[in-house]
Amino acid sequence: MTSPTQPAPAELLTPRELGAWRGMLRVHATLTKALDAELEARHGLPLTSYEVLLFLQEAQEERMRMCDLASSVLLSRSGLSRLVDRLERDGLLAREACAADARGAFARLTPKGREVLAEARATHLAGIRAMFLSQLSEAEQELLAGIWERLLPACCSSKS
Amino acid sequence: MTSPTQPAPAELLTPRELGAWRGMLRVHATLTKALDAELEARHGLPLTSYEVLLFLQEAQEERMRMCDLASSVLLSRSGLSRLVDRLERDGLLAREACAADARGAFARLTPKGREVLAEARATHLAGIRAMFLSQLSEAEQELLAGIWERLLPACCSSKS
DNA sequence: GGCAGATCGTTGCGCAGACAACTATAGCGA
DNA sequence: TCGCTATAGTTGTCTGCGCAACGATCTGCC
Repeated sequence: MTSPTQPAPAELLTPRELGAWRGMLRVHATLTKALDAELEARHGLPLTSYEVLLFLQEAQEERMRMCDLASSVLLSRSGLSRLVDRLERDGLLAREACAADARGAFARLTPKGREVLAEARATHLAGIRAMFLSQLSEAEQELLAGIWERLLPACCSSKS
Repeated sequence: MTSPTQPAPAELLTPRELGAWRGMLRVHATLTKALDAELEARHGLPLTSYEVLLFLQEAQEERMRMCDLASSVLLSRSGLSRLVDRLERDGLLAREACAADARGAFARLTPKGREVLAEARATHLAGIRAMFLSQLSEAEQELLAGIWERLLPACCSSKS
């Protein structure tokens, strides 16, 4: 565990490195799959839809520009466009014209959307606590949050 | 930071919890997207294909049962079946009958697959180091690995 | 031996998402 | 004012994946 910090022959990962990396992949995959299934089963709401509604609720006037929404939920504009189609069809949100920019459009939470979100949120939060947060001490949570914050710039700026 | 450990009104996440959770989502998404793009651009090899080849190389005789392979790379059997179709078409692996179980099939790495994997591996490892491992101290890596190991059972067993 | 149920791999089908192309509009410089 | 370029949102098209169904085979029990 205290072998000199050679980053290995660049050819291989040490078990420690491997654990840190692959572990995240596995945990993320398993966790999101479980949470998505739970949300879908109990509220008929896929995880991505849930996240859209959540961002809307947190936004001013419960509405956001399509564009911003897309980057918030990490979807392409086309992907978001169709997702919003579905949510609008289900009455969970509504499109609104944008006065300040005639090209643009808002997505705004409807009362029904707010309601569905509130129910789903309880389920989802409980899931996150049960499967994730409850396993971590406060210090660990703090540490994780710090790590993520440090990592984000690193992986975005990597032009290579 | 040292407020009593009330898990919040179960209604909301504290900023610390939120950072630990959403941070992982964002980092994972950004990172895998970047790594996948890099792999695809330089070697024409999507990330999932890379992982299949990697598991094969690490396996005995460089071959694995379809079934085990599927669960290793976290894909459904049908998904893996088609992925293997593509890789076989590209000559990176070959299907082999299984003597011990006539239902089964092996996927085995071909020389070309080994070769492509070796090149891709260098790229991929460099990427992981640049965007992930290099930002973490050894202690942090150790800690992360520990956390993931603790989390996995928790999220699999959550029957709810 | 022979049957019942489980398991392996493949296939038909449908869905969600990405990319590229398109339209409409904004913003800016000459 | 007139372009020229950038941006917002939508749509056509393609790809990758999951679910369910299927045939083939294995396993266990009678």
